[in-house]
Amino acid sequence: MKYDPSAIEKKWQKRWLEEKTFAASTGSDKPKFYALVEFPYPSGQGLHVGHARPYTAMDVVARKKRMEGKNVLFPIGYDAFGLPTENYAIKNHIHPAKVTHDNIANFTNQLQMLGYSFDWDRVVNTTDPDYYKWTQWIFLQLYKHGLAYKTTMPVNWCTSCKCVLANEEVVEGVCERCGSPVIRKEKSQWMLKITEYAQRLIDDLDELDYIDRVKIQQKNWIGRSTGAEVDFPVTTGDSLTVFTTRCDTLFGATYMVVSPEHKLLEKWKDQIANWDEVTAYQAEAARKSDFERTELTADKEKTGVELQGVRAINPVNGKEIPIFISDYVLASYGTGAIMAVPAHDTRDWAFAKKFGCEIIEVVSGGEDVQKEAFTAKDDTGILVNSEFLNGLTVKEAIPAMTKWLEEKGIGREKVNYKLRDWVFSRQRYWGEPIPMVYCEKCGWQPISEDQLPLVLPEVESYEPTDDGESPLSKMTDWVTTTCPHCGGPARRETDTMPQWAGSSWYFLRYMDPDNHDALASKEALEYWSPVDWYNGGMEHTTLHLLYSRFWHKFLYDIGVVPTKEPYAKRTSHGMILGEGGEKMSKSRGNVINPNDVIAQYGADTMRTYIMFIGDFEKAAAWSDNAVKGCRRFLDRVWNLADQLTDSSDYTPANESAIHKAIKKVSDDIEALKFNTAIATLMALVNDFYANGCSKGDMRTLLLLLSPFAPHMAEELWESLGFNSDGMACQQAWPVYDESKTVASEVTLAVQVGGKLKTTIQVPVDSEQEAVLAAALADPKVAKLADGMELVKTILVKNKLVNLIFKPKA
RNA sequence: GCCGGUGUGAUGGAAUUGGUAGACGUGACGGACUCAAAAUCCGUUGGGCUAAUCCCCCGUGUGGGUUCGAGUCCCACCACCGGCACCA
Repeated sequence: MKYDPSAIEKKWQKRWLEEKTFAASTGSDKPKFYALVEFPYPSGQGLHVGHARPYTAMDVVARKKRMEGKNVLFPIGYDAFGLPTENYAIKNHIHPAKVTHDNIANFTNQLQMLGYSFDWDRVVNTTDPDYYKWTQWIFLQLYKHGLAYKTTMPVNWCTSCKCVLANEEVVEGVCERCGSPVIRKEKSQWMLKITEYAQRLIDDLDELDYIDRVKIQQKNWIGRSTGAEVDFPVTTGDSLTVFTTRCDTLFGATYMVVSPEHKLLEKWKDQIANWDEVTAYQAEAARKSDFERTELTADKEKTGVELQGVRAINPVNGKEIPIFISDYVLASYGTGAIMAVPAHDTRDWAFAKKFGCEIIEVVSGGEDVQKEAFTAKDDTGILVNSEFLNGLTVKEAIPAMTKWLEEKGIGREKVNYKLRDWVFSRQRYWGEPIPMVYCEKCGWQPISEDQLPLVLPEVESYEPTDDGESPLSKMTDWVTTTCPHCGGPARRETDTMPQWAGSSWYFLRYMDPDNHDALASKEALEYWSPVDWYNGGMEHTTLHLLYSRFWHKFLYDIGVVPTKEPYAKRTSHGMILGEGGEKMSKSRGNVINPNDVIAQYGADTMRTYIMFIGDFEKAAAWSDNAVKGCRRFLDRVWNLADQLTDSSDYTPANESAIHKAIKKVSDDIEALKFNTAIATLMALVNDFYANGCSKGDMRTLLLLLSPFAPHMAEELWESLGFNSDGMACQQAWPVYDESKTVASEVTLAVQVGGKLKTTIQVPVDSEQEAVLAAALADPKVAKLADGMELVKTILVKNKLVNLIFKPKA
């Protein structure tokens, strides 16, 4: 019979669904294993091949773990709030809930067509009020613990989405989602104090099994740096505090710079002689978009204005120095002010040259500081012109100066982070309403927990407004409410939460998706936590992954979840590119639709190919021809079933290869080396064709193949009558016998002087003497040995022997 | 600029982590089957030299080095990819 995937795939998908073959049971005695993939955003385009790669990979892992006797939780859901749906709804005048519902139906169908072993009874949907009730509940807990606050500050504003963005959502000055310019806008926003967790988010990475590039990227994003704060007296009578990592250079601080937004400026207003100039500069800085501010940062022309009539005093030498405002100093980092040491900082140097500030060398070891700043922080620099620090290296001078500052009470050690608090409001409709109410008398008040969920109301229009308010703000009867505290008139918050809210805790809901009394039961949380293996995209490293670690730590602190960290292991897959290596996009016309591949070759071919395509962690280009190769491989497996010998034992000629393949496939799946696991299976099938194949050979092959091509494996399993105790996916994973993987004889490479000359056959574990004799017996080696003296023999057991000769004296 | 990664046949990629470079797949070439094509099956396929699938030489971005032995380790460079970017 010819292999016809369209018939058999539906048959097995139906059966798995009906029998709930992959349902996880909370509390089972079997060891648990929680495998997680990032749930999709159900876009109108449907599932694309970029989803298939991580989903197939974790499906392979989940299927193998079940066969190894684990109670596996492998869930799926939908991260359905968000802008594309809202924009589609606006354009087509359909309610976003309806759009979401239809897209989810389409996604579900597509996911089932690929044969994924998800537990379909645990599907979550972030837009379901029963789900976002708990998203809102977590927000209220954050608020009650002082980690959510509303403040007015300059925020990133996407000009196209008409919505604020978190720092993490701004990439190179443009909107991460739509690519439009991001400007700075003063707005009152809900913020989450992720900075309070900065240190723990760094420290706890050490205990986690995350791939290194994820850890490094998160650490860099959090950006811890240790330095000191130093107070500079100012002629106005108050003092200006700066943060520096180079307090050793304090004697070289010849001027100061504050950011245009610095709050002391307003206070000094009356003493600043050129106030007009200052306000003009402030206005100009505020107008600049993030893109303009970040563009060409390295050699950007420095701008600024000197404050006339206000000067600072360098506390180490009493010298009076000027103060400038300049946008090269950021308001949001450190204290928003710096001491400038032009001799040893390239930015200060560039500014000093332009504005004619004094450049004083305080660390020797570089070139002429009038020509170039000397910034080395290692032992190459020796302090000069610095009184009590003279002669010390930079490394020695920093702690010495810190100690001195602390003793004098004018400075202190200080740690700073680049990480900013999380801007949590969005001026859009399709998101979770923020469950807060504003009362003129009582201020911001949380709504009572028994009022949750605060359901998103129906509105006439979902259009974002040009005044920067959420569409909800136009819903007068919804907005108007009473204060939960005093009962007086009050207004609801009309901003909604960002898309990252629902995805920050969804993995907890899978553990107990229908719970009405808690986000999940204690019992379920205890049983399933933490996620054992989470695979997802690198693009989420400093967004979703960081956010969810933060929420989880908070939930741990308030006793809701039992573990400090949500995910024990994190891996990441590379992108799937179009044929030729270009990014897949509609405009290039190189988008591969999984449905087409399934229709033409079958889901098993799609799965096998997407795993075989290349190194899982690297980007890989689609190739139609290579898909055919995988189909050919499956055809060969299928056809093998017609020519089996009857023995239930392994064919002797195949035995060693089978045991090696079991080991290789098992190890490779754990190590994300799916491509070589399939290569091993292909080679094994080639062996079976060469040596003949018994029923026993086939049985093991089908088990090893079943995670990759589960439909075919089940069909052959059944037709060959192996199914007396269940489906292939319910069998025990094959075990290999180490002793069977070694043959009695091995091929040994023979090198002379490190160069391969020939190979010889020797018994396994042969010792040097025997190997040497065999090697010298080889005519080729004998010829090379003629007239030579053997000076050294290196034997790598069962691998190679290297003979070093020198001419006989 | 800083941090991280990668560089291997025509091509996607292997290589037990210092031990026979090119597994497996694609493509190409030759053959079988066929009236023919497709499909399938068998063989060949890094380069040079050659009548030869004997020898020999070269070969993992470039140049050095360590080692009996280097794709793998060290130093310097080149190219590309990703992240961060005036973070004091």
